[in-house]
Amino acid sequence: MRGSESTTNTNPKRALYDSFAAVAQALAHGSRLELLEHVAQGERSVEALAAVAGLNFANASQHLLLLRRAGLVRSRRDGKRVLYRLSEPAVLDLLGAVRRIAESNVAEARDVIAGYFQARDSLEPVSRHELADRLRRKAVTLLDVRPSDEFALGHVAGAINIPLKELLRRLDDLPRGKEVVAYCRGAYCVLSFEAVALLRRKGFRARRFEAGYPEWRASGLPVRVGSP
Amino acid sequence: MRGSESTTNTNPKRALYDSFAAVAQALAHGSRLELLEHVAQGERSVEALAAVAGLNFANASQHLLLLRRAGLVRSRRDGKRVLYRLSEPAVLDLLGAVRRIAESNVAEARDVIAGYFQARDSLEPVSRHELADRLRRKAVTLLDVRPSDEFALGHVAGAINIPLKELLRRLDDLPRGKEVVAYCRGAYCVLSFEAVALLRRKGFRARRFEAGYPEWRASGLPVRVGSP
DNA sequence: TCCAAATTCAATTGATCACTTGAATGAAAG
DNA sequence: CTTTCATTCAAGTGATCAATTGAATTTGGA
Repeated sequence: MRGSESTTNTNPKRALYDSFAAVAQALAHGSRLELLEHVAQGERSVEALAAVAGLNFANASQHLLLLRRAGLVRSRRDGKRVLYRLSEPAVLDLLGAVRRIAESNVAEARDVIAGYFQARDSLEPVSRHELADRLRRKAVTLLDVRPSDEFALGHVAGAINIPLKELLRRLDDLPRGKEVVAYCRGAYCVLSFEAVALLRRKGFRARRFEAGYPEWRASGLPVRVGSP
Repeated sequence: MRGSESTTNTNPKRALYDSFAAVAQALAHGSRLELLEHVAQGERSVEALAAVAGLNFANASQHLLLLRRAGLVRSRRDGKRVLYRLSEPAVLDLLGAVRRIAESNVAEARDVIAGYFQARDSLEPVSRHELADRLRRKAVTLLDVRPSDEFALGHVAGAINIPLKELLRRLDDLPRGKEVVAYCRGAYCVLSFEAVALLRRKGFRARRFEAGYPEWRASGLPVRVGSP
């Protein structure tokens, strides 16, 4: 009788635990975690989120409603559309905490990281602090490899946008001298891993940023909105 | 087909999300969160954990196995018994992140906090930093109101142990001059709330510590093991 | 007012989870 | 070596969740 006690139980400790469990339950599905990562990039409609997460429309709507009931996202109506956004930046801390536990303790996660991600980038990623410092000194080319619409929703101040799909034919847009730091949606967003692997094959010095645009923004570091 | 894609899907992003979701799934039950809080006090047997969490034996064992598979706890055999402990202190960060999201975004959690916990202690709790500082200056009486066996498993250095059940008849053990800071298992452990309410009724100046023994220990602050 | 688009709701089916019971391990003690 | 005790495993039932489908709702425009 899962959770059925919670509504009738007057034990405050148990009631509180059940409400914490409801938050965890909302995170307990891969599709919702993927939707959350996309919601974290900026406010977008159900239709847009369904498309980027590879879900059908009604299914995405259901998942988003669950996330909203758990307090992880909020929505507002804008004309015909309903736009979803993160309820607060602390949601990124929660996602990061889940990620760190899985990285160090879940065999499946370690296998995927070793088998896919480390194969593309075995170097230490660039930390928030180091990136901010090198950006100030203009000692790095910062490359945002997300699609242009996501870049326009918000990006790290000083970044140039070359979506991964265009990277191979736009290599001339990158200065050859400086090291390139690539970032995208988060710590394990595949775009930046693929970008770094491609750039290295083409003779660039390239590394990844340890996190993504949402974490940068949540740290209070400078961002820009709009196309370049 | 919940999660069934994960095993056959070669998409690394989805596989990673599914493994993160498995961690969240392990947190998605009030009983497991309660077990985790008790495991965080120190290493204990399945039987002992079942008793303190108010679960029957087999049920507690099942929940603990789930927590272990998700990498949140580890177990070791000690003679006839199997002892469970947290896999790493970062699990406390994860629990804290869940708690903070629920506190600020889940209506049910806010209701319980306002209706039960704030009724017993409307004052700001004492922060880690402030408590460490005042302990060094001996400017506070630190009171551990957990049962004696938990105190013996580990406690904040300098604390005296009066279990909540004995507090009313052992008030004379507390010096009258200094402010009393009470703590127990964590941020919303009912013991310290009840203790503070009782002490105030009896004329003491009393506040709660913002967290509990596990968080204090995880912060690297001084602890002691054994009975006083 | 009526229609079209975006989203949510309602209902269905199959899968997974929670709790219980009884049997099966695995280590320790006689 | 058998017994005992702590724990885990296996299986069954009822509840909850995931994905899909079609209907209902809300808003903006014709």
